[in-house]
Amino acid sequence: MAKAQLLLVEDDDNLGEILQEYLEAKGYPTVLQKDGRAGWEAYQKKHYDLCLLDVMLPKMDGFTIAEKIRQTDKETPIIFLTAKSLPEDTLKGFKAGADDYLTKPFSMEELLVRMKAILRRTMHLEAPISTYELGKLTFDVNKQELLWEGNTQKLTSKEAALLALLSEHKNRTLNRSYALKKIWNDDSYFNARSMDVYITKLRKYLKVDESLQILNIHGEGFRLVTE
Amino acid sequence: MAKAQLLLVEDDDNLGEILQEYLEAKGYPTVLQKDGRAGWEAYQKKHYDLCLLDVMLPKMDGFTIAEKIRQTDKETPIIFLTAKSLPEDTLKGFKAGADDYLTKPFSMEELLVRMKAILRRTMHLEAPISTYELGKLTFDVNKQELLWEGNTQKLTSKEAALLALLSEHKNRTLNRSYALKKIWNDDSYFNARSMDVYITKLRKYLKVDESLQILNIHGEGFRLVTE
DNA sequence: ATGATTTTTTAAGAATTCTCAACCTGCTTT
DNA sequence: AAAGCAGGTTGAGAATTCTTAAAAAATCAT
Repeated sequence: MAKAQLLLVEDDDNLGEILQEYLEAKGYPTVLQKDGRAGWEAYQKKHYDLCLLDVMLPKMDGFTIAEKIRQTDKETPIIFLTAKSLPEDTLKGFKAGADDYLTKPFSMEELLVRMKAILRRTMHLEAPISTYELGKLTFDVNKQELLWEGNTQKLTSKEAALLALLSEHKNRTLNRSYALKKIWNDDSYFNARSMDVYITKLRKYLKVDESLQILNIHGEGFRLVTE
Repeated sequence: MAKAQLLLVEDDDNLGEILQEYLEAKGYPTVLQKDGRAGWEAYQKKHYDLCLLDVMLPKMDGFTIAEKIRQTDKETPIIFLTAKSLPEDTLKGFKAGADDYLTKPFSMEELLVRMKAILRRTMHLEAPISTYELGKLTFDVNKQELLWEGNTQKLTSKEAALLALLSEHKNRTLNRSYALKKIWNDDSYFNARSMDVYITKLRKYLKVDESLQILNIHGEGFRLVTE
């Protein structure tokens, strides 16, 4: 299992670099940004499995970053790192969509332990779901196949990856940018066109079962609707 | 969405009951057990969405309960409540498979907020399937469709989002600013005009059933009135 | 009543999405 | 080496959805 990719936003050079080194040493590739705006831009560029945000940052504070992230992405876990320890702040942080909150000074080990607690669930380290039941179709993620009534339709890897994401978010909205970053590693215009093409292809496959449809949620993403 | 069922194991009568009351008041049905063994037995009897475990308990401590739970169940989130604040203990707790850790005394609100942070991920995964009965119309929020007498009218995402909000507040007033912030993320003049346009569109759809109307409450918002 | 404000409606403009088809690229077969 | 193939990307016009504009109607406050 590939280790989680981390985004660390911390303006204190010293702490930032020590943390980055430590986390990399523990096997987590870590991107370090030193102000809020840079952090937000980095988040938009590619997929991260966990964001570590300092609260007090130049240009844009950590709460604001978290709020912006949560507008489109309810998934990616966020941990705040902060010098403040006032309870109102803790609450504000959680309301902004944080998953945990560490007060400086904290031990590296404690950070790691908390990260693991969160990643355990989000990364699905346990048995990853390998088949989805979609109406009368069965989607075997590993074999990249759709099965129904004795028929088989092989999918290409991109088709399968996209359908897997859609299935994982079945009856909820799969955010466009999230999917692009996760499958294409990069949210860009052409990748978005490419994704549209794959949506069309998947819609054709799913026509076998009338009850299935992939809805577009304008400006947001797609939703695989089952009965 | 149905609220999470909680298991609370706490031997301090006073705290335990206050907590239970508070959590129930917040809409979480909570089972309270006063010693470790009783807690473990309660856990085995039925499904809980979240366990709150005191660490120091008669008969069986909280860590032990967590370990026993985790032997078969890696999913159900566990939060420890404890008077101890020693870091080794924190670590031991997390290693036993906890998802979070609160040190007494903690504010109720803080507990709630942390619970939500955890439940948001574990619970929201279920399909938020919902349909509303509006007169002779059925509104399928997920599929963004209006159904009546065998007919279907597909809605666009904005139409559906707005009608969903109206339906949720059926026969009550949907505050304009609230709706704007919820759907358009921002209460501004142009968004308000946009919303008006959608109200017009929805009124046209609802004409199918004479008994339905969207009233404007001047200066406040709109109200979807059914019989 | 009168003027100011808010709401309603239609229409045009902007942006996003859909779909088909052409085009790469790397691999396999002839 | 050439041809064929499969997976994936790019391009572009059509269709759909959303926003902006603007004029008319309704409501409110004085």
